[in-house]
Amino acid sequence: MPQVNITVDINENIYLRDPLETDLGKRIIEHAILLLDEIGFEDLNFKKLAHHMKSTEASLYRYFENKYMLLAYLVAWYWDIMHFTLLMDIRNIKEPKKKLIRSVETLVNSLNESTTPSYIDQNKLHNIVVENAAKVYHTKKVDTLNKEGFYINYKKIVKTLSEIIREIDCDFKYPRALATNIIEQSLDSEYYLDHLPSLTDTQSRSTDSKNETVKMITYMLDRIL
Amino acid sequence: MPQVNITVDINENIYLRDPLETDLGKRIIEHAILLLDEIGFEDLNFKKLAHHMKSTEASLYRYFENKYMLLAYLVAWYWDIMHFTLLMDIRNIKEPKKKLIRSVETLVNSLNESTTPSYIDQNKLHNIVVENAAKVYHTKKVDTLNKEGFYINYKKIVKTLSEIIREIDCDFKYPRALATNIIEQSLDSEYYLDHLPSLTDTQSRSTDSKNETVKMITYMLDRIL
DNA sequence: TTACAGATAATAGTTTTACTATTACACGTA
DNA sequence: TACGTGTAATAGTAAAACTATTATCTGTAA
Repeated sequence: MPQVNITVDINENIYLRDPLETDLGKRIIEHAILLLDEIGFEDLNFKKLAHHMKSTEASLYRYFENKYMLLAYLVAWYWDIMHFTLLMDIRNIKEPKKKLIRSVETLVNSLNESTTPSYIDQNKLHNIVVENAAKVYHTKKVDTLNKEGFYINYKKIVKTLSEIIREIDCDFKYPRALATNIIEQSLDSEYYLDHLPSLTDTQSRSTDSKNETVKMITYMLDRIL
Repeated sequence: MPQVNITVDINENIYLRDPLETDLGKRIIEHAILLLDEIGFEDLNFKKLAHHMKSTEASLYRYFENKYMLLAYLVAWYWDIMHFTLLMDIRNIKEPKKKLIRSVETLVNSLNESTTPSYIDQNKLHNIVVENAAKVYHTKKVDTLNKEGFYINYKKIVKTLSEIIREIDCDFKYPRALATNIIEQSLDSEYYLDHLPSLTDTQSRSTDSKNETVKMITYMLDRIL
């Protein structure tokens, strides 16, 4: 099977050198996902990552300014692929309401294998985004980073979702806020269920929790729209 | 006017030494709020904070294990006082729906002067919580911290809000998730408006944005409940 | 009033993490 | 095979995180 280079559209301000252009770069992404999932962002540093992938600290600094930029890259990547997946999943659906429900399902069920290259563990990437996305958006540097286009991928998927909402109800006053809220809930509800269950209502982890989350969000949406 | 010692109910696992029991401790809280608001959590360290309050690094380490614990303390403090304020604000309201609307107003409008001691800048504390609360809840150590009771204050206010929701509709299936969602929106919507306006719908910062946020949340709640 | 105990804070470090200047290597081209 | 270009590794420095020890302060009892 031929190696297909996937195209991801990520702002070049995020990295120093494009990691997808070299083997070392791809290995950085691969191992960053493995190690971040394992030890978390706070405990990650470039020394550990270098050791994990049998490279050196200095090499990592050639690709990313620091670990925040590396995280920003992974999150941007996630939203880029999620946006693509979502567009694929709804492309043949005509009815706006069905489009929205399908979008929620896609968001909650995360990425599927076919859209990510083989060196990416998409479930781990999903967990990393759930655990750390807020750290990319909540920083004193938010305005600078925003100007440099760091958040474009997230904004795009919010825009797509808000347009579906407007298709359902063109007079609805808060399409963007609702879209943002849906996306955040799709990330958070599973995390809360696993770690802070008293912040949610779904009882046990044993039943299909992803499906429960979809039901909850669509229930709320049914009433709002 | 006599100095009234406010009572805050914060889990003693968060700190090494109770900062409210000494003058130095209170000064740590005071200056932590000032400096965190100014430079943000990522750029904060105990050396800078010590210099800011004309103390030493070592003294800070006697009160808090590290800057994460200091942040956790401030966030717990915020929710403790917010919970108290909320209970005060709704104590004479009989009708459940009015109770909920008033709760949203309280959450969005943040704390009022009378509930915080003089050395606390409550607006800055509010900004700190908006900017950094997610960092306290999203960490690999979440399960350990949860077991030690770090999140009790947040859980309490979610519980109170969810009970109000059940008063309105005792059959509603997702009172806790909705309560959590309301609280998160009350924090986020202003932040997005200021920094990532394309994630919201309220247009300009010039009009009363807090009021706009209340209107949006109550509009959604009206449809859901 | 002073000698001592107990509590608190400051000094002066060490260890770990973050970051960078420089050197070494690999590969394609003349 | 000599040389330019791109890439990675070595070997550091700078800064942040953390701690062992000493100093000071306060209250109490001889």
